[in-house]
Amino acid sequence: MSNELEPIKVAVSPQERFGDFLQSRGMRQTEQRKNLLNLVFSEHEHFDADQLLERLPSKGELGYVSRPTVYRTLGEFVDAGLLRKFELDGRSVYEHDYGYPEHDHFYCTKCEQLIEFQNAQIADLTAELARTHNFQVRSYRLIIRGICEDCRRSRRRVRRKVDLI
Amino acid sequence: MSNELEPIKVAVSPQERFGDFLQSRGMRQTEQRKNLLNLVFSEHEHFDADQLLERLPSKGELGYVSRPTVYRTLGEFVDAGLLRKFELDGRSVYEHDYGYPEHDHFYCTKCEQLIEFQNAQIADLTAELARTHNFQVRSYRLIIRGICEDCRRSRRRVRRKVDLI
DNA sequence: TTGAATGCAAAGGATTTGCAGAGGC
DNA sequence: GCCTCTGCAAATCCTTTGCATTCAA
Repeated sequence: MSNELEPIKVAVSPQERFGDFLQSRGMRQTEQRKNLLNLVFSEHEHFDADQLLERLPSKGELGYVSRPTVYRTLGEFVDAGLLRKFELDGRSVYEHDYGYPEHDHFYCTKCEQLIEFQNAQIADLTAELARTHNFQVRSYRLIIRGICEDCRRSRRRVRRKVDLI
Repeated sequence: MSNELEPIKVAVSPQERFGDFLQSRGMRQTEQRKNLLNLVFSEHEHFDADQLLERLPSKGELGYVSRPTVYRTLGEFVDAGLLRKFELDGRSVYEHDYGYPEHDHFYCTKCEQLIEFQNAQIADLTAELARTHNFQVRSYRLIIRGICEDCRRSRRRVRRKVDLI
């Protein structure tokens, strides 16, 4: 996918930040955690637990991480503020949070792609609404569902062909 | 919950509308469908399949509807445009769509209540964003997570008590 | 009468958990 | 060495499905 936004410049790497997180909680720096963190931050992409597992070495191979550990560790990344989690069509989807600007998504129900966009008004509006309703915001999530530009185009092409018969 | 918005006046009842839907698809008007529709529209509330099942008579009793039928029928209500479905904490939540105005939600992660609010700017902004990105919108969903007014208050009270010790 | 709908039991998919052994610190 | 972490297997939760029976039209 080529809809990456401009990353935020951060002084501390995700690795370092996660190290601090582990230390502060008396947790250990294991091979599995290192492997997963590197993999997750090697590429900017939305993914679910299965997709991450597919990118990992298979059982028996060097660098393998089991499914339960993947789930456990993703939760830790969220707690550490590195990833953000949300739900889409019944499964959990993760995305970069640390070092990445606030943004929202279009979700194309045809190609099932998430398309990121930035718009300051949404955050402003959310903050204003929260103030009005005395609600203390932790986070918000706007997802716009429909058909993306590419899919609209290809659908139109198909129709034309049919029309010509 | 007492955060109901003003219903939209509709000429046709949900029952009638669903009847038309069934007819147009060659589907049948069964006791189960009638029971569920009446139950669902007897009260304005967000609910999941389990909560609906709890409000139904138990097995053996008059008016009982089995779990698979509840799931199947909720899907039909969504297809008929009577309900809207979304995901929250990994389960499917339903709300009135027919006869109810467009709105968004605060979700209090403490009391797990959904609080509705109306704001025209969100729809406008969504439409504008879609236009800019050549995206064809089918629906959108904004959920603002955090702590609601009541929970903030009670939390404060608890703190005060503790402070007095 | 006849095809659609239901209930049952069972399957399915995603995620979590208990626990014994492995391994950071 | 102690205590956390991992992988395994199994459990759990929510939802869907196959199929024989029931029932609306």
